[in-house]
Formats: sequence, C-alpha cells, structure tokens
Amino acid sequence: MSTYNGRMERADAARNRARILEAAARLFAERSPQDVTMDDIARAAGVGRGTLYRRYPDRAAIAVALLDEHERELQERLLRGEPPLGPGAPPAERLAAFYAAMVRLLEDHSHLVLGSEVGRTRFETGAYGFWRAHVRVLLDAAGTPGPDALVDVLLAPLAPEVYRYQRTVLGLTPAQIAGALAGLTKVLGS
Amino acid sequence: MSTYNGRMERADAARNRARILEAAARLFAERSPQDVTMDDIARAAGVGRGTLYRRYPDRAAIAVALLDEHERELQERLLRGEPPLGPGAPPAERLAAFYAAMVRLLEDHSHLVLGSEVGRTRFETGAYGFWRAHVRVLLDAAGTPGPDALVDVLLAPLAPEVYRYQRTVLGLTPAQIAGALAGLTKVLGS
DNA sequence: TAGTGAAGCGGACGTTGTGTCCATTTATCT
DNA sequence: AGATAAATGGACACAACGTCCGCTTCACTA
Repeated sequence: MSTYNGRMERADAARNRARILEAAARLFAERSPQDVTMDDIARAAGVGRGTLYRRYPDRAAIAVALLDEHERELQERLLRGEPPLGPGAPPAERLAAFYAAMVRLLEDHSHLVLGSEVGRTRFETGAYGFWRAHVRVLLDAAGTPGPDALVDVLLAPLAPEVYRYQRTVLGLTPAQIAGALAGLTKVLGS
Repeated sequence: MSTYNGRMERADAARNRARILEAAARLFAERSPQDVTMDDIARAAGVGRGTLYRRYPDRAAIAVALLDEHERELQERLLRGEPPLGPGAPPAERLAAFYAAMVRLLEDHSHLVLGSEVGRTRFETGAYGFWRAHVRVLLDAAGTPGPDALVDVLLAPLAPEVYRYQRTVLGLTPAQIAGALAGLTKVLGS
C-alpha cells in the first residue's frame, strides 16, 4: 500500500470509489432504484458527474459492484461448499437448496438486484450466466430431457421483479415463496 | 355512424387513433420497442405530440391497445373454448394447453408485449391479472398445496424478456420452449 | 523537498426524450 | 350558416443523460 507501482489505484481514486459505493448503497436502500439518478449518486457521494461516469457507466454497473461480494460468496458455496448446496447431494436436493439460497439473497438485497437487473439486461450479467451454468449441470446430472429450454424456465421465477411482486404486492413470506420454488424440483424427474 | 350524440368519438379523433395505432405497430415491429419514442410515433402517425398524449400516456398504453384483441381472444377461449384450453380437461392438460397458447402469442406478438410490459409494470396490466386468475383456478382444481406463491412462479417463464432471450440469444425453437413449459405441469400433482 | 508527468477530478455543456399548455382549427348540432 | 365544444399540434419548460476539457492532486524521482 505504501508504494505505488503503476497498477495500484491512486489514493484519491480509491477514496472516491468508496464514497460512491457507500452513497449508492444508501440511496438504493431508501428509495426505488429507478428513481435514483446518476446525478443523485454523484451529489450524495460528493463527487462530480465525470468522476462517477469514469468508473461506472450506468446504475447497473454500480449495483453489480455492490452485489458482487454476495454473489461471489454464493457462487463459491455452490461450487465447493457443503451439500446439499455444494456437490454431493442429488440434483433435486441441490436445486431446492439453490432456490432457498437465492430467496435469501433476494430477500437481503432485492433493491440492489432490482437496480442492476432491469428487464432484459438481467441475462447479460455475469451472475446470470453462472446461475444458468449451475442449473444446467443439475439438469444434466438428473438426466432431464430438453435441458436447454428448461434452464431459463427454472430461473425465471427468480427475477427480482417477480420476487418483489410476491413479497410486496401479494404479501407472501419468503418461506412461502421458497416452498413454491421447491415444488419446481419435481420437473427434474426424467 | 352518421349521427353524433355526444358519446361517439369525433371523426377526426377516430382517424387519428387509427393512424397512431397503425404507425406504432409498424415502428414496434421494425425496431426494439424501447428505441421507439413517443415523438417517433407522433411523427410517423402525422399527428402532434399533444394529440398522442391525449389518448395514450405512454408507450405501454399503446402496446396494450394493440395487444388487446389478441389477448381478449385467448381469454375468451380459456373461459369458454373447447378443451383442453377451455373447461373440461384435467388441470394439468389445461395448463399445458395454456402454455402452448401463450408461446404462440409470444411468438406472434413478442415485440408488442415487450413494448407494453417492461419489468415490473408487467404485473400491473389487466392481462396479467387474468392469466393469474386462470392458473390459480387450475391449481385449486388440482388441489396443489400453497397455490398463492406457485401462481407467479408458473407464470414467470412467460415473461417476454425470458422468451425473447430464449428465442434470440439461445436460438431455441418455440416447440422446445413449449416442451420445457409443458414439463412444469408436473408440479400440479399434489 | 521541490520538480514533473500523468492520472484523476468536476462541473459546464449539448443532446434527447418527456409531458403540459393553450391558441387555433375542425367536426357536429341547430 | 352560426354556435359550441371537442380535438389538434407545436412551442415550451424540465429532467436526465453522457461527454469534454481545463484544472488539481497524486506518486515517483532526483
């Protein structure tokens, strides 16, 4: 940290990045993400417009950065964690565990996810690709026919808009939603 | 048509409505709906901005108007048509038929649906409420536990973004997608 | 510790799309 | 034809976007 060798981030840059992330997290938490403008974030962070755009081209990029560590942690557990989330359990049980973990993640960070994944951009994030690969592996392991089309069908209910609607408008509990998702594991039976 | 008694639409109004709908349909078909501005539609229809906004407050309203007759027709068939789409068949078969019909509708009009249902606004349209009620009835008939949460889970894969992604990016066929959806009917077994 | 090159900063600016407002036009009724 | 109210359309004010560039701050160096 004491020496600067050309690949490290400059001190003022690091400070501003922290400010931006902190301010964005606060704003995303307190109101609907699509009502938070880039201007708002820049002002709340105490940086200029240009500084903000230098790092994050849009709201989605900021939300992705905020989500990053949570997603990484879940991805890590999926790959190398204990069963049933990690390898070792039967595909149907692993899928159910995955659903439960995703409900947890949506519950804790749905405002962030909503900020990052608006409609079709959802499919373009790296995270979606990861969830997709994971479910695809489970389908293959279960020998389910026609896995290509089924993958996205099984992931669709995890769209943040859907979760948000179920929680907020319908007043369902996370447990109820997780229960319904667990029911989807029946389709794995070949 | 020859007499005007205060509840009929004025002739110029009717003419402009037709122009707007026609122009909007053309524009939605030829490029991505979110790239079509209200200005574009007004200009293409040969009407002024104010005229357009008088009737349709936003793009979604126009797309809904365009979709209306197609949706109505399907709704009619669900309520009073022949089985398995209409009443009479077992719930699982009716659900599969519903999925097949929705795939057809998405295939024919996905650009319109994309124009009308952007993210969370999807749940606010009258059509979504109808699909929801229909699936809910099927779940009740099948005696599936926890139907409240399951309804939206089963409808989620029909989100236009998902269908578009499967068709365009993944290159799947409508038949493949319909097949995967048909697999979801397994969850109906109580 | 003063000098130097470059990375980083920030706010002014031009652009685009939105939604409203109201003077003018136009259709229908009498 | 004249009266009246609905309908029109473009000008306007506004909000957010994304870029550009002169100035500042940092980290290295001698």
